Amino acid sequence: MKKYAKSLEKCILFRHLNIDNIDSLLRVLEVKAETYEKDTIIAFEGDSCTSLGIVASGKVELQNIYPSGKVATLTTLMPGQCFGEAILFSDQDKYPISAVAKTKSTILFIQKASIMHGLTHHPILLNNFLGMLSNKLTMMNRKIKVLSLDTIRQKVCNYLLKEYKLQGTAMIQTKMSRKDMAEHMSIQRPSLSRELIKMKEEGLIDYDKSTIKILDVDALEDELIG
Amino acid sequence: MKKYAKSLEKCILFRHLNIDNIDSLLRVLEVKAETYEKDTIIAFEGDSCTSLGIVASGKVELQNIYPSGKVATLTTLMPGQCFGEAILFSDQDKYPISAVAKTKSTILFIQKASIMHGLTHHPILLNNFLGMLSNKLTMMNRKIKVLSLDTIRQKVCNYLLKEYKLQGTAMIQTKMSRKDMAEHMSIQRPSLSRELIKMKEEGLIDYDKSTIKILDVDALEDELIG
DNA sequence: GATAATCCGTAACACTTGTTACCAAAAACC
DNA sequence: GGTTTTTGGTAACAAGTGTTACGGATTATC
Repeated sequence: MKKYAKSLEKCILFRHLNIDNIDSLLRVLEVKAETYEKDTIIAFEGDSCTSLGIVASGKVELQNIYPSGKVATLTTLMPGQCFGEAILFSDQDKYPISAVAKTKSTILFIQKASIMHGLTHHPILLNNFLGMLSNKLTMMNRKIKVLSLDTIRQKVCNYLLKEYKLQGTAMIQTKMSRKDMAEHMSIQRPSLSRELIKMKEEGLIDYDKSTIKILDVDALEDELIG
Repeated sequence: MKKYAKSLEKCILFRHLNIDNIDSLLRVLEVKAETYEKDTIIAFEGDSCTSLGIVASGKVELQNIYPSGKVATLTTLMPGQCFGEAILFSDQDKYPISAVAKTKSTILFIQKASIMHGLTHHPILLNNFLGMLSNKLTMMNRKIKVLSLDTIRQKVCNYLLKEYKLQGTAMIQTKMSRKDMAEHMSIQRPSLSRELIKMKEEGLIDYDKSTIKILDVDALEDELIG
């Protein structure tokens, strides 16, 4: 188990715990390690989910698999990240999506009962687990907010205002290329260019290369309301 | 406190508990009740969040409030529903959105420390709280999935396939009006009509009034992949 | 330093979807 | 039962955005 403990130091579930703590916890929690070869299915959509999965090594993708065989990937999980944490205590215990090993991967499974036991007996673990769920929720909240924006103008404004608050200045340094920026907003690169030009013409912003200057913060905020 | 206990019977956080249990729990948890008049702000975006809020009576809206004064509503909370549960244990303790009383409302606040205490001492409460977070997560997961669909065709297919699995038959009975259906998919009613007609012409579905028959399940699933 | 690859702005075009309007049908109301 | 309100289908139109293509600029590669 020691070898797994090492790889779990960065896992949010075990933060504020040292290796020895983690190691002894892993014993108590009756962790079961499973290894999956590349491109094998770890959990299939609809399977009942009775344990928390933690990626100990390898790379795991969460994806929608359609009967036709086609696939749509949602996220990639790296070592330390978990899956199934949302379903464990939900009313319905089925995986809403599938988990597939993209490289040879080792997954640690902790049974729901063990988790419950661990959470009630180790306050730190409980705190960490709650933090994990909370972070995922706020992350999804943000994602929903962004996805709810329906015009390109709104997406651009949202992005600029976010960076404005983050960087604390109206002179925004874009760390990404325009291509990545567009991808990040789920829009097309030419559409982004077009919108930036329009906004420049309207006097909302000014920009040159990787610097975008917000000229009218209030106006950008107004755009987000419609 | 008894009066509040009554209204919390339906709250997920207190399920599997009878009134007396809830009542004594409320005492232990040091619940603080606050009443808000219509259109007063309960929590403002950016405020630090140190307690869980439970709507005991009234109607509360979660909304984005912009400096200009304009507002965009996200959800409406009814008695028994909670807010702030996602932020309580998150890395950042600020409300991502604002909570406003739409009618005169009573909110029960439970301090983070009290919650922690309650969760570690009452397994049922812990289970309920985790269930609450999990349900919210799966709900948001679904929402993200739906929001990620970008064509009307995809939204309709997604809806039909969901009902197909739910009702277990290709002869789907729509419980909603077309108007509600459209609203549910965040699209316009005429757009929905148009798409249904197209799909009928293409031989994917057939429909009459409140019955929609899927003629080609595989084809619908293909549409969702693009 | 030359060549290849990538990135970016720009433009024209087509398609999707929201918008608005109108009328018939159905439902709700008195 | 008659009137009003809501719902549903349909059509025409406008706006927004994806798509594609192309050339110049920038960056990477050898």
